[in-house]
Amino acid sequence: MPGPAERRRLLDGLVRPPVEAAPFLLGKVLVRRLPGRELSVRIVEVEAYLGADDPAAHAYRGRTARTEPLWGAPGTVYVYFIYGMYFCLNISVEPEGRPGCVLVRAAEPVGDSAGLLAVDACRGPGRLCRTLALDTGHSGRHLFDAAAGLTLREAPPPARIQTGPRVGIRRAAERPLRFFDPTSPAVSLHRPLPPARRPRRTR
DNA sequence: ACGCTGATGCTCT
DNA sequence: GAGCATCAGCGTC
Repeated sequence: MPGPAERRRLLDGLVRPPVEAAPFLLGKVLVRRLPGRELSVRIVEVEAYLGADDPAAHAYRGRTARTEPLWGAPGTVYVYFIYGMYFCLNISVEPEGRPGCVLVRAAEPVGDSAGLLAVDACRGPGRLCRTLALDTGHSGRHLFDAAAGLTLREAPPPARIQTGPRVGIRRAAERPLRFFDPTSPAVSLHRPLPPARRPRRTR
């Protein structure tokens, strides 16, 4: 669990508008406490979802029981269920009372978790929640509540950040609100940069 | 490598 | 009843 100073710096980053809070989260480490083990993953891909201006955002239709956490204090967790099989993790940002959020789309295992998990275990929002065992039971909890079993730690930001259109939406699909670390193999829809080549024989 | 499709169930109209 | 902030598997090139 982060100490008070680290917590304050993280909250300072999250209290800003989604377009700033989203890239702020890149490089930060999600720590998931589970019975018997702790998983640490570095966030490498996120998307910003705005409020009333953004028809793709869940908050666009107004408050409901499901979307209520979006209006919570910065750092409030919002998890929703989609396509009958998957959960997606969001972090509410902006001051309490505003519904902006950041979707965590992908992360790469770090520390001990790098040896336990496949590099692609958290590549994509559905896989990330499956690997971290997150579901709608976590929605409405706060990252800095010990009871959440999920917290955030500071870590160095990526050297470069790339932006692009958000994935999998129909409305407002052109806005460049996706942010990712282009060097990470854990980014979803990752296309290998050099054309694929068969391993070259040396010797 | 790339594109399409089915699975699956909750949420809101 | 339609749509959905997904993913794995399959078919085609």
